[in-house]
Formats: sequence, structure tokens, C-alpha cells
Amino acid sequence: MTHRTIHLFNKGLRLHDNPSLLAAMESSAAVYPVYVLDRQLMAASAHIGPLRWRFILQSLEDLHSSLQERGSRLHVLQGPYLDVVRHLVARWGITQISFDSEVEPHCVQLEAGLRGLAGELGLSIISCVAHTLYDVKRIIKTNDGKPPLTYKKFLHVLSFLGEPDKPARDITTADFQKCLTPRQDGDDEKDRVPTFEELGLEVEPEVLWPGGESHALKRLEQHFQSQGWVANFSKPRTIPNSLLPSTTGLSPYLSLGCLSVRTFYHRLSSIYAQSKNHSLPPVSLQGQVLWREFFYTVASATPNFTKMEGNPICLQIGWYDNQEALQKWKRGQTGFPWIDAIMTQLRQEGWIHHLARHAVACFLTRGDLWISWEEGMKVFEEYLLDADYSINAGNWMWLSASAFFHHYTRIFCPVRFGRRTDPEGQYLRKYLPVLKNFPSKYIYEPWNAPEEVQLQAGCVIGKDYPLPMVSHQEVSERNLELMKQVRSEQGNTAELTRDVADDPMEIGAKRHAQEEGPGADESAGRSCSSAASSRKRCSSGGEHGGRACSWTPEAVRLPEISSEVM
DNA sequence: TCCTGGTTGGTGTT
DNA sequence: AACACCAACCAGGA
Repeated sequence: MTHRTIHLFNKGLRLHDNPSLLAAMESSAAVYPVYVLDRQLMAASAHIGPLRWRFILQSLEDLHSSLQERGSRLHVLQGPYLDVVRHLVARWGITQISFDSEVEPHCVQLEAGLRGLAGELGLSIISCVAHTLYDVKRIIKTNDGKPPLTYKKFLHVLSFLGEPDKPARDITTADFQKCLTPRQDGDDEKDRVPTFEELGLEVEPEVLWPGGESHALKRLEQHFQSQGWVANFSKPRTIPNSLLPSTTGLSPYLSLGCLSVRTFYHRLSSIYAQSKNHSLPPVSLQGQVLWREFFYTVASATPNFTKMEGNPICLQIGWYDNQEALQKWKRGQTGFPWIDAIMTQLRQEGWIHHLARHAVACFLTRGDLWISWEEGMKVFEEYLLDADYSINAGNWMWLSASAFFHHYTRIFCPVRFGRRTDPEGQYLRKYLPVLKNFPSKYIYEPWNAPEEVQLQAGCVIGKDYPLPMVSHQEVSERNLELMKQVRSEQGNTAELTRDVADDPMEIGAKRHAQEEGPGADESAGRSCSSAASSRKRCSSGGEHGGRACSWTPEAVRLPEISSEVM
């Protein structure tokens, strides 16, 4: 009980289920809650956009307030991580440090640095696993030292481990009364949470997702009032284009540890215990956090998990290097309203539904643009409030059929997929106001609207809103062939070399020529429908499911594929 | 070596 | 709304 301890918050920005902090308090006469804001270190591990920064700062503010309510405070210090800790150890006469043990490479590296420093300075260490349900090392050990590569196998391995640990008890004012947390050095303004302005950030004033533990717990309680909804939750049945999230929206809070995944898991168990027919993994809510656990487990044991090259579980594919097409996707200017609306919501709000992520990820990679999943992953990393090293990379490999998922023939149609659950296009009208006056019949494929309809809607396609950047029908068929080829070559040859030529259209042209001979001529044909296959066609009417496209097969002369990716 | 099953496709038929 | 079919992937298990 005589230690003087620094608790280093990293993720785990909470006072519920925080076993490292609790153990620090139980073994100390004084505990200093500290957050080291090492911007260089953070920038090296991930590209964090302004929305995520705001979320982090709000979460720190929230933590600071909670600590103040309990008679303590949060010290936020900027600078190189280990230098800051070394300085604080001397300044406060520290004998012990505590922190959560995490599995991301940069966290592992930081922990090694902290352990080295502790050895050098003779400090005791407390470190607990609190960001995942299990210590993923235990999962891997139980599976003979390898990460399970399927979810089913993963669940099977977990069945040997029993239930995850119960959450640690909440940290209360009483805990802080027993354990002095000195505030005497300097006033409250010293070492406080920086503002956006101080970090040089500009961000929209509207806050849809306020960061912090108290907001996380409030959101949790709101959802848990609907016990039936929680018990019967089935992920594939949730709606990607509802105007309010159709899922719990807890992912940002879980990713930063404002909400403990073990708290969430055990709260779900208690609801399931009272329910006769609750849903099950993989689609249940518990199944969702087990997916999270799955990706953490595989990521922790896979070298170069966020890259294709040097990643042993990742299919090696010669993706196109097309910066212009990538920028169109990123900025929501593909000409496909469903894709562009999703990317707009992502940039503006920092959260999109899981299935919406599928739609845009498939479009960028194996569906349409044939651009590397790594590029998409980086964009998500920048914009998503719930950006997460393991889950983000894992899902991008999944969607691009590079790992985990292999049914590459299942390609999302950028016109019909969204129309299924939002035939009137309310979601599109909200995020792409330029299209808001289009009739529902055409809003998912406005380039098919007759000129007078476009004029009536006050939006001429090609002028006020872009033409579709590719013919989905054409490029998706080409990509399917490319994928087939990759898979047949992968077995007996070395990995495909990545295309580095400076003209991606040229690459596409070459590949296409090799496979199928010269393409057709270059007119018209920016359509979801196909001349090659009249049975596959896009309905242009939301309310007439089977209605044929306004393009007749004869009218569509498909352009050469390579020229489509502009 | 073969067989099974896989969180969430799309089309067409009933 | 439910189902067969498409074309035929991979990890894991027998």
C-alpha cells in the first residue's frame, strides 16, 4: 500500500471495468491518472482524422470530469511517450506504473519500452488485459499456437476457455478517499486536456457522437431498455441506410475503451438468460463482440496484418494503382448515389453501418475499381470514429476476398443493394441533396433518367452530379475473371507483382487485352445493365421490382473497360 | 482425399 | 417470402 503509482491511460478511457487502475489504487498510497498525448507516436500508428481526434479529446474530457467528481483529475501531457513518463517519475517520486496490455504492434512496442524504463528506474509494473474479452495469447495457445482462421473454429476454441472474466468493479469516490491522488502541484489548468484549436483541428460544430464513458454508458442503457430488441438482434437484418443507426452504435466507444467489452458481454448474457429465444453468434450482439475478438486474435499472431505484402493469410493480388479513381471513391464522386452517399456520411459523421461499409469496400476492391484494400483501409482509418487496427484490416481483407471470405462471385450491385432497404432513397436525399428532387424510380441510377426528368429535378447528370465512373456490369465481370486468374496462379507461382506503372488505364488495357482480346467500342453504356447478359438487369423502378432497365440491350455499346476507370 | 459449411449476393421461379 | 441455381472459393475435419 506504499507505492506511488502513475496509471497510464491509452485506450480503456473509463472507470468501470478498469482492472489495471483498480489494482494500482489498491496497492498505492498515491495514484496519478495520466494520459500521454504523443502525437508523433499516434501519427505513426494510424492516420487519425479530425472527427476521431475530437472523439478522443471529448473522451479525455469526460474521463477528467469523472475523476474530478471522485476527488482526482486526469493529467494530460504532450511529448515523446517515454520521455514524459521518465520526467513524471522524477517529478512525483513514482515507484510503480500501471497500464493495460494490448496487442496492436505499436502498443506492444510501447509496452516493451515501458518495461525497459521500469527496469532501468526500478519501478514495479501492473498490467492487465482489459480491451478484449480474453487474453488473446491464451486463445492462440489453446489452438496449438496458431490463430484460428474461421469464426466457427474460433468459437470452438473459446468453448475450451469458458466465459470471459467478469468486469472489475467500478471505481468510486470511496476508492479515491483511501488512495490519495495529489492535486497540489499546480492549478487545474496545468496538464489539462488540449482543445481542438490547440491541436490545430478544424471540425464541424455538430457532434453526433460525443466521446466518453458517460455517453457510452448512457447509450448502452438506452438500448438495454429494449430487451427484446437486444435478445433478438440479428446483424444481417439491420438496415444499412436507415437515417438513424439501426445497430447499437457502440463501436466508437468500444474501440477507445470508453465502454468495456466485458461489461457489454456480461450484460448481454444476463438479458439472454431471461429470454427464451435469443439470437446466437455469428449474428447476435454477443456474436458481434466475438467477431471483434476473432480479428484481434488473428491480427495479434499475423505478421504484416494491415498489409498485403508479407502477410501470410492474405491473397496476393495485382491491384491497380489509380489515384484518381481512389480520390473519386474517397470524396463520394463515383456517380453511384448509393456509394457516394455512404462515403459522404462517413466523411461528415464518422460512422456508417456495417453493410454500407461492405458496399463501398466491395466497390473499391474486387467489385468495381480493383484498387487495393489497403487504400480503403487507410481512408476508413482516417474517417471512422471506431477505426480499429485489427477489425479494420480484417474486414477489408474479408470484403476484398483476400482472406477469411472466399466467395468472390458474390458482388454487391451499387444500384440494387441499397434500394432493397430504402426504395424511396431517403438516405440518398439526405446525404446527396443535389439529387433530392429525383423521382425514386431513378434516384439510384440517375443517369438513366430522361433528360426532362433530370431538368425537372434540377440536376443534370454529367454536370450537376457525375456520370457513373464505371459500368458496373462490365468491370465486375472483368474483375471476376481477374480474381479467378489470381487464384489459379497463386498455387504454383510466386505472388503477382504489384503494378507500379504510372498509367493505370494502360495496365487495365493490357490485362484486358490478354484475357479477352480487344474491348468493344467506347460509346455510351454507362449503365448497370448489360448487353452481354440480358437476364441480368437493373430495374429502374423501386416499386416495380422486375421491371426492365430503360436501356435496351441493343442500345448499349459497352466501352472498353480500361477507359472506364477515370 | 474428399466432404462440409460459410454473419449479411444476385437472379429467377414459385 | 422462400427456394434453387449460379460457379465452384477455402479452412477445417473426417
